[in-house]
Amino acid sequence: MKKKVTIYDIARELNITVSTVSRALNDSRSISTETKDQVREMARKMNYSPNKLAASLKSGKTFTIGVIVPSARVQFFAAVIHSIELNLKAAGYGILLYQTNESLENEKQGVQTLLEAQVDGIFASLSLETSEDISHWEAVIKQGKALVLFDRTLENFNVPSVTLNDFKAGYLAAEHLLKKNFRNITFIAPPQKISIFKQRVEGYLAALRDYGAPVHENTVRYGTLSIEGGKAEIRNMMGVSPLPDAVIAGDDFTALGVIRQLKEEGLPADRVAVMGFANEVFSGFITPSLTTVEQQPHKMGAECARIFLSMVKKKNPYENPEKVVLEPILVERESTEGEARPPERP
Amino acid sequence: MKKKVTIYDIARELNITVSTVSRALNDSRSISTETKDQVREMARKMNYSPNKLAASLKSGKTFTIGVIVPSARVQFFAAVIHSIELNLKAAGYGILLYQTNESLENEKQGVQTLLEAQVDGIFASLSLETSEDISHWEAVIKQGKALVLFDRTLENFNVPSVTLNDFKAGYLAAEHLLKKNFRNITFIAPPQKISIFKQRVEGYLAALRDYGAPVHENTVRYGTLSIEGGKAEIRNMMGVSPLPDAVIAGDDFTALGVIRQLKEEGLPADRVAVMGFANEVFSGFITPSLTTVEQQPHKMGAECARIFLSMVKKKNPYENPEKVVLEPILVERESTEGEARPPERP
DNA sequence: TTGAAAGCGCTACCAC
DNA sequence: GTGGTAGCGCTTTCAA
Repeated sequence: MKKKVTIYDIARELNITVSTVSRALNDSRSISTETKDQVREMARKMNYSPNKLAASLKSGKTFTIGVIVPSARVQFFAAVIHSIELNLKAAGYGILLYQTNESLENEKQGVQTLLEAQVDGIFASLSLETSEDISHWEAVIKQGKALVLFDRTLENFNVPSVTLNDFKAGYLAAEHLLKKNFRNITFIAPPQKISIFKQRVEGYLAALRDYGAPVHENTVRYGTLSIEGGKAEIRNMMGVSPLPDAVIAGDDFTALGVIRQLKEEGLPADRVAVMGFANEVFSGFITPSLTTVEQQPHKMGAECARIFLSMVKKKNPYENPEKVVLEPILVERESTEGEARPPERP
Repeated sequence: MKKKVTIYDIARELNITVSTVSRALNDSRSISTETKDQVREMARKMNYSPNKLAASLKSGKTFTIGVIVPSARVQFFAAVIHSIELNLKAAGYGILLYQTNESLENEKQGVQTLLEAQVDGIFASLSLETSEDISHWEAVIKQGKALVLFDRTLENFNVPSVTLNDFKAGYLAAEHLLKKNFRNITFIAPPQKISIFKQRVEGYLAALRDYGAPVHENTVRYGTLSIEGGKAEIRNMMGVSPLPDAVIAGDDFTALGVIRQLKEEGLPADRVAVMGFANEVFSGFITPSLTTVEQQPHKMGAECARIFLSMVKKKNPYENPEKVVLEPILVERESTEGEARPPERP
């Protein structure tokens, strides 16, 4: 393990100064072509590798951005991360990853860690616990760092963001079922009041109203979003209330749980129409294949990158925060193909 | 956007020197408790946030490690990344992510970028293109950085690594089928000669030999690992050769493609037994559910972290490179439940 | 227990 | 077009 070679070594070897070497390496216009060539050649020969840390310390730019997500192994976030890395790499930026595991405490810790690492900006999707307490996010802005929120944001927090049109997503889902004459439609949402689900529920309720479908207190059920959570909801429903004609689950995993539990309860496959959100990889391959709403993670990552890149150019990046809203896309599959049952007459 | 507060500001405010502040903040034993308290209190009050860049430049340690993977949106890698981040965060390290998209060129670029960022170590899973040319990896070692390879490694490259027992994985898969009296078993592997598939194929062939099953030139077929690749292989087989009793696909996606194409060809679901590798999320939920081999991504990430942490303590980290080999786990499901057809008599 | 001062490797400003 | 040099914010000897 030999000592690292620096621009001083190159300068000494070539009998010029570090300023010249630095400028040559950065392709400054004020350096002659011959000097540049000499320096580059010597750098190659000496196996020089720049220390970006030193450059960053001096220049104040690290060319890394922090990405905060609840979990990198969730398909959707993995896809967004993939897209962010791809798009930002092209612009010379690196990605520092931080997972919150849905905890506000971790989220705060993440912001602090990334800030100390002097990242040029932070892209984040909020934890389920995040709501009132956003002091850590305000700190990011106060430090003059670029902040871009994606997918899970806060309603009254006026920062650049890329989200899905969640109201429309909920509306789209409900409307799809209503058009097929399903009337009793239950929505399974998580108890946490984060923006995206509030809006999906609202969109769903709006559709029910528009189509004159019944809304009662059990129309929206609050449960855990997971396979187990979906199963549990069906078990609960079997006990007390009459089964709905259709179920909209908060995500594809929950929808899968619903389908499986219905099967276990011995009900015919098309007794209850089921749909989810996210268009997970498995959703097209299960039986019945799952109708769902595509959330465009790839586009979301690309838009985050684009917004960030435009922010760094502005003098006042938060002046008119750009808020991109992506359109949800309905993906129709077998799980909602069944016939709606004729409405019950009293 | 106010000027950042540094230890100089704290020192001035408290009428002490930066050395004292630095030591107090780092909880040095040579500082009195009162001074520490004073400094910490003042730091809090002034909203001080340390600049890790400066500390790293001086100390030579960044407490970040680079993670290089083919793609972060592949389930398996996403799960490993998740695990690495979790385990390393606990030890105070951050994760710098780099995707190669299976390109050797990108992989080299990634190593260079991470090295320039002065990461303390690199965890990597090699691209499909990587084989002879490993100069970039040797550079990592020469720089005295910790290198840990996982999942996809090179046979004759003697560095710390965490892999699956791929020979056994292949053997396990074949044996599972052989025990059920399947005899004509085809293996679909990628054309690239990367270690993990070579060894899986060898394990598979060893099992065929051990059980006296036939091995001919079409026993191993080389194709693309993807849903489309799996479909294509089946189409090709339909044309020329008699269909095998069972197919072992290189991964779950390919296995899924095989299953779907068999269905499209109008064959009964249990005409050909199918299995894959990776235990993707969807594999348990498709019809028929897919028999596969679990690769333990979570454990793999944890082991990478553990090895790295032990390496940084050693004076000569590469002396006796630790090579962890994880055991593959057979996950039996419906896709291999069919009856083996009686052997054909000539 | 604290202070003074020398850098870590690079950039950028000011001279010439 | 090139040189000299002062830091960026922190750690870390060496002295006191």
